[in-house]
Amino acid sequence: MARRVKTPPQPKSALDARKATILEAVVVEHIDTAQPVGSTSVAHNADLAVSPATVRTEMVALEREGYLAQPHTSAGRVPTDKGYRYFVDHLKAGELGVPQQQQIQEFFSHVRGEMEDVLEQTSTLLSHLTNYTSVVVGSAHSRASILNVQLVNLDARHHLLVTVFSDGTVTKHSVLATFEASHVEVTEASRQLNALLIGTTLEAVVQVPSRADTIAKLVRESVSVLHAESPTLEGEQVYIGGSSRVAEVFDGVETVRKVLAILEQQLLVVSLVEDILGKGVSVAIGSEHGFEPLSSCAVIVAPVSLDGETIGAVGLLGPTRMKYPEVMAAAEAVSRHLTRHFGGEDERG
Amino acid sequence: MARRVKTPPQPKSALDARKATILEAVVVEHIDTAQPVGSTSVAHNADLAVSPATVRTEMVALEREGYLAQPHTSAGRVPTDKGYRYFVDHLKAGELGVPQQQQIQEFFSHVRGEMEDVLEQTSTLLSHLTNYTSVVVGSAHSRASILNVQLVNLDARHHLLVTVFSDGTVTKHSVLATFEASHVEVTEASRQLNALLIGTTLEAVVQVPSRADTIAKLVRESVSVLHAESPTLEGEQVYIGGSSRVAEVFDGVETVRKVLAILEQQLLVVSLVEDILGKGVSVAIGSEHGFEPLSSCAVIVAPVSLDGETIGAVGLLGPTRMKYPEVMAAAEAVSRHLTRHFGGEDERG
DNA sequence: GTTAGCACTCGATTTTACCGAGTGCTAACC
DNA sequence: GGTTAGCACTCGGTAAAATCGAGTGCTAAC
Repeated sequence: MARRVKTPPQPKSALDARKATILEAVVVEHIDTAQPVGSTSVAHNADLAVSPATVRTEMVALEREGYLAQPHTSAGRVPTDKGYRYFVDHLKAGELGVPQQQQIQEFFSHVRGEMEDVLEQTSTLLSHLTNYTSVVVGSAHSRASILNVQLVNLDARHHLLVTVFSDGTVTKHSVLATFEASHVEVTEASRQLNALLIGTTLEAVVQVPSRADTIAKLVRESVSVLHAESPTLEGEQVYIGGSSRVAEVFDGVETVRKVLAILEQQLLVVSLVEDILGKGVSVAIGSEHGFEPLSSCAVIVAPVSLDGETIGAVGLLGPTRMKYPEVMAAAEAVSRHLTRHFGGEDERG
Repeated sequence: MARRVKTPPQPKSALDARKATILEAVVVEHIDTAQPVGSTSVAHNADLAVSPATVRTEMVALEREGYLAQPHTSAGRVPTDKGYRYFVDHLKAGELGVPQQQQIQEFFSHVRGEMEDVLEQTSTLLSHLTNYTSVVVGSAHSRASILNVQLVNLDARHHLLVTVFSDGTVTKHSVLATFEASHVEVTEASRQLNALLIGTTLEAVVQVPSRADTIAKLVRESVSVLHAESPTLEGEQVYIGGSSRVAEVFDGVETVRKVLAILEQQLLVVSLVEDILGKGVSVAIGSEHGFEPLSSCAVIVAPVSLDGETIGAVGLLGPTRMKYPEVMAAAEAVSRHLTRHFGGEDERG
């Protein structure tokens, strides 16, 4: 008794081989069946040469250490977030099914077109591959330099500022002037804007002429509009694939609602993915990410990079009892293909 | 007995005043409570001076004529699609709550920016106003003429064709050439494209020079890329607001899943909305639209127009027992505001 | 340290009973 | 003839009771 009053400060995530095997068995079976796992089935399935009684003893230990939990007395065990974490951390690289591999191959040998379209289709691919909801994020282009600027007049006062960036993105902004401008003036302003902006980045927008003529005013107005975008996270694109999966994968209307509500808020999704990415991990389980409403979710992310810089990410969202090995493999494979795709194919050289 | 063997071919939707009142009472109460409605509550709520027994007699008639249905013997009545249809058709113009009116006012007096952004925000507004899932569709711009074309080279072989249309939309297309082109050549091609295309529409893209030099080839390539878009429905934009509402408004995981699955397919959503709009109606109830998976849904749409032409639509999707009066009023009000907004504000004059 | 044995727990499932809202019918009523 | 009170009947929903059994924790023997 006395020796149990204080939990001895044991080294974290140091489980002896047998405990690890048992934990893994519980996780695997629970992922498969969604049911609490009992000692008997663990003793049989895992190739431990021990009896259920022994397994039970170990299980109480695992429960005390926080890897397992009991829904109620006299039920089997269920992995905790910590349990899943251990499982994921000690996962030997998951292998992808052959049909999935083919699907990915097939997909990437056929996609063409704008980055936006590719990312969107990728999100569909991912959700088909895994049967979970996917999230694909394309990063903001604040680093990209400006290749071309065009000021087009819709009518005397309404103009459209179209900017082309070196990463192939295009933005447009309305420029509403308080004064009228002729076609010729707009064209000239456009020319000056190009001279002024080509080669610079959004972050370093230069100083503009302070003259008071129509053209200079147009130029100033345009630059300030461009400037206004910079601070926000605009340019981040988010593509959600298979949101209907949410309804099949989670149980409880309320959970479904909460998750959908989160997915609706693109800014939240972006910051979630970036948070996880920032921590350098590829999986966030349950409460590991700070998002309370997603506490019953696991999120798997993998970065997409170009020239060594992260330009986006792919992610998958499911219940904490998701099929980690396959899904992580899928995310990894797709992110790798995407990286290669953008690195060598039709968006820049 | 004998006289009931053949249902007498009575004129459609000709209900005497009392039947109409009863039907309306059933619909109203069922929308409110989601429960089958009994004869007693109808007799009391509706200001009929008749007894429940009489109401019952009328109800069997209404059931025989297809306006009501009984979930099972000895339960109250529930409206059928036909019942809702009658209700909606004979609805005196619904009135919008004051707070909602203010919200709409507030919204439209503050929105600024690109049409895309406005439409997206509108979808959020609509779903907040009504507590249902909203759909906002912006039409393709095949009619709009080209204001400006810009061919920008990303590198020797990859170019980006950016097109600005008179309705303020901007499209971009990758142009991947099989040959290399210098900066100067691209600029010249850009100039020629402008000369060629400004003022035309996508539908009527002109004939191009057949010379074999680099510039001509670039021009041809660009025009063909533009041409390729025309047939598809590209340019249609769809914004879905409040998809999480689906989980609260429908019961049954399977229904929720189906509805979400539909909403994922933007093309489907567009054609659904256009179908309904095409029929000239504003509400499609249950099986009235051809979409089997949405047979438990009602869709309310209202067109958004500019210069007398329909340029988009707003829609709301809920269960057949949705709050038609309020929601129809909301859709109508928002579509009216949107029409006004685009007609007079900052997108063209 | 391991294991067989065993009493015990407690959610899930089934059974039964019951309630009552609501119906359809009929006979009286205006 | 339409309307209504009266009444027997239906049947889903809810609650209470009974049962089942997977799984546990503990103990004593190995």
